[in-house]
Amino acid sequence: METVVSSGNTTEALLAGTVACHSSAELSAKLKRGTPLRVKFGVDPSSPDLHLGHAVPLRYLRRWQDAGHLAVLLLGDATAMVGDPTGKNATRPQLTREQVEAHAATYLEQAFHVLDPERTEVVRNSDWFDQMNFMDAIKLGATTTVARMLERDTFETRYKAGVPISLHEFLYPLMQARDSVEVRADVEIGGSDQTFNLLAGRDQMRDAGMEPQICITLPLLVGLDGEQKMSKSLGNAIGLTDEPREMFGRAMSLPDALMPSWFQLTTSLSEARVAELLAGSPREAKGALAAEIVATYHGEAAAREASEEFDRIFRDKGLPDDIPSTRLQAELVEDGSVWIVKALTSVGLAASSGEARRLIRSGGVRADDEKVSDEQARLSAGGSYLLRVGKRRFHRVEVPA
RNA sequence: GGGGGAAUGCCCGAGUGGUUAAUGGGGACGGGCUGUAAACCCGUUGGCUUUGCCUACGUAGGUUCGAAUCCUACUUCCCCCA
Repeated sequence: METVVSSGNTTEALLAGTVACHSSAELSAKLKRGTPLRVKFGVDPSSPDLHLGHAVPLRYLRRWQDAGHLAVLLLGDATAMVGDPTGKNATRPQLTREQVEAHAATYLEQAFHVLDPERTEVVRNSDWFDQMNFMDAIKLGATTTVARMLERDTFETRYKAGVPISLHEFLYPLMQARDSVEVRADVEIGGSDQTFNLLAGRDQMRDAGMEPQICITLPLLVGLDGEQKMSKSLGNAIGLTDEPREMFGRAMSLPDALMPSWFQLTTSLSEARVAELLAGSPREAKGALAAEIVATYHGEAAAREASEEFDRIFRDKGLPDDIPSTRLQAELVEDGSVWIVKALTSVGLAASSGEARRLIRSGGVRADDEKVSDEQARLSAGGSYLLRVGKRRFHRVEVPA
């Protein structure tokens, strides 16, 4: 059997920066055997894109790969249809099989920006859950108790607040635990909020007569709001497929206080380099952070470009490279001109004409760099105008003659 | 199976017959300051052909000059008892 020979293959190296490990003694014992371990990480394809928060465990998984181990990337296409109740205060909407399939495909592509495909085994949990019948599900349910489930903070809070908890949500941790049995995991990693689910895996493996998996939890990446765990639904996330400029810009809006943890969790910069950056100008440090992030997913060149454009727009008050341009519909032209409110709504700079009026009233609209103060302003036919809403939304419109 | 409660704008949550597009908070957006950070200040936050009109307080009806507020049915959720 293949043996592992790597400088990073020590308990200390593999646990650096983690939150907890159950248990490190067992981990040391497993590592001593010298054979590659199966390290499981599961993602539910419940939304179309992965974000930087997902990338934290992926990066950590890469560390294991580099130390000579095998990543078992589990696509929870069956569990995605239940929805992980962790941290949720409401039942998730159930997804269709088609939605889940579509998401799964994009997930893999995104995950391999970080993972080494040579040392990754991809599995889907529908492979075994589709085979299970109702009686199997009942057996699974018999492995735990309601009291135990209600111990979980997320359920307890909801229950006490009178927020409904659907029965199937109790099944989620059991399914995730079952996955560990199916993939014969040696180690499972996850965010620190996953502790309950990970430990459930140990129980199920023990019940199945297997050596229980080691559970390692990682720090959660706090989102751009500076308060909550990064999550797409909270709007505080940076997607791995976001455009370089978008990614850079969003990263720059990160609260200063989060910089140390972001450097640690999202970049590979050395501790010394990070310390040096943090000691300097916060603006420069954040620029370096943003550039590192963009470079990881889009390459050095894109990072440089995004950084330059950012400076041009926000420091030098210039214009972005790509300004969307629209030729307005001829129907909007009346008496040789177009009402600016119509122009704003038709290109999406305002959601409604009421909003467009409000934006004008509050001084947030510019046409060719001139502040528009009259709600009744009109754009002449045959002209081309650069409309700007707020500081960062631009759109060029051409008014047909 | 029986009994009791609840449903309000993006979210939470006041409002129990009459200046009500509906107190307050959060979020979001715009402006100021700035480093597109934080903090702070100001403004906005249903739609439209905007001095006005229309649509809104779970759904459908009803009472009334007038309803988010009262009545009936329905839907959904919560709690208690069994």
